[in-house]
Amino acid sequence: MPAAQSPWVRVADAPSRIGQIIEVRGWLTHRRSSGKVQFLMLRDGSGVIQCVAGINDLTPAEWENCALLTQESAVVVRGALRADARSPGGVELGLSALRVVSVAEAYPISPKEHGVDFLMDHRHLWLRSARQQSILRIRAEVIAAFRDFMDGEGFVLVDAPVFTPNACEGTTTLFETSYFDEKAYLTQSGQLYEEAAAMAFGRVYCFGPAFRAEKSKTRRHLIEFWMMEPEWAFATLEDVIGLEERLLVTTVARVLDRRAADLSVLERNVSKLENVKAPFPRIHYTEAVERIRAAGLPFEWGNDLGSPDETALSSQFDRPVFVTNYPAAVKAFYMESDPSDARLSLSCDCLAPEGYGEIIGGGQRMESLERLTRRIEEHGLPQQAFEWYKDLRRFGSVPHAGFGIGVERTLAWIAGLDHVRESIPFPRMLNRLHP
RNA sequence: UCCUCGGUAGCUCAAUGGUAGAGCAUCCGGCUGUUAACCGGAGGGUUGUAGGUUCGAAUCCUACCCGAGGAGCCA
Repeated sequence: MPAAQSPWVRVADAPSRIGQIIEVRGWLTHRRSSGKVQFLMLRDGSGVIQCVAGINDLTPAEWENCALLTQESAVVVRGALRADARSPGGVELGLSALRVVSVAEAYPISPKEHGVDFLMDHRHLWLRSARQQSILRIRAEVIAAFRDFMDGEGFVLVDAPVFTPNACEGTTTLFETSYFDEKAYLTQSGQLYEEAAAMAFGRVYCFGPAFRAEKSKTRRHLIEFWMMEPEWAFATLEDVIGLEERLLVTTVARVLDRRAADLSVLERNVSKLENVKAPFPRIHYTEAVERIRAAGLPFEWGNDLGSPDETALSSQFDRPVFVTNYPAAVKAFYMESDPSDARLSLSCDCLAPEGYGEIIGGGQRMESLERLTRRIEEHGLPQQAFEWYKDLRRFGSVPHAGFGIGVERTLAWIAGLDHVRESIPFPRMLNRLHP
């Protein structure tokens, strides 16, 4: 088998190797034969290349093996790389050697259509399909863009714990687990810990999973999802909205620049993404209520925005929109009061366009120990559990603000996905824990 | 938790009260430039589960299980 001299080349790098004898290692996506000619479509994770073998190009044993290759069988091949207009991709490998690494059993995922349930049960194999790989490459790009952006703004990565002793917000259902002799919960947000870290470093962010034991069953919900949560000391609501805007503009531009081929695989309408430029519209809650009513939906001032409300609002704009100053009653206890209207809070959500809904939630945090203590009481939360958090107000309290951005929802929007289940390698959803 | 829709071969589906089928996948055979190749052949079924109605049920009824979409809640 392949002489040691042939360099192992990734399919993505093949166009620069035309005329050379190379080695490719990969899996068979598809095979066609015409009796004395075999066409092998080989996938190596970087791309797909057509390999051609005539009956006289290989040894009799290799030729026999060729016919045994099933979909997803693994092979190492060697051949001359040449340009050929008849080949998908424009280049093909004329085989001179073929080694079978393993022959796959009947592969369950065929090139034909499949249902959601079947694909989800075979998520471990579904990842091999071109579409899923494009999505996950864009995910990696989005995450890299998030981190590079925050690092560039002087924020330090300070990760929050996954085990927590109590609810961060006290609203949503938590996953309970045992922590030796105590109960512990899986985190639903790292935010309170980030506030502590912000008082140490000034500007921090965490990046990690969050868990919500809610019976949510929609295209926007995962039980386990990833979130980035910056927290910024001495910053106001205005400051943090500006940060969010720069983050989204930078991230979308980077994906457009570096992952154009993957967006193309997904048939994403990139002109929609090219609209994502500053400034984004900023809509005060009260104006949002008026716009929702004008759109024909019943809405009472003081309520939180429901999913249909968000869709009606965001569809009025061609880029993400900020909704600010929500009623304090619909936001978490730590949200700072709006000095111009005590009923409101210094909060802000960012709604993605095209009906994707909320991707960011954030705001300015409660600065005064007295008001924070009162809020904890009003929300029926135990003061004792928050003593450490209240220490942040006892020892050098400053105005500060932050937000959380959901990776999967942001990715679903950028990649134009129908459902967040495709935006994470192994989605954890209601009643779906396997594989 | 609630509302709506669905469950037939490994997969995608057809059969609407009267003999359970097709395409793909798999296996066998043919073909020297295929493009989800094509041509011929073969195997493959407790119609989600349990009851009921009927001469007869994939089909109608009841309950349950599982899945999908949505609401609420949220990123």
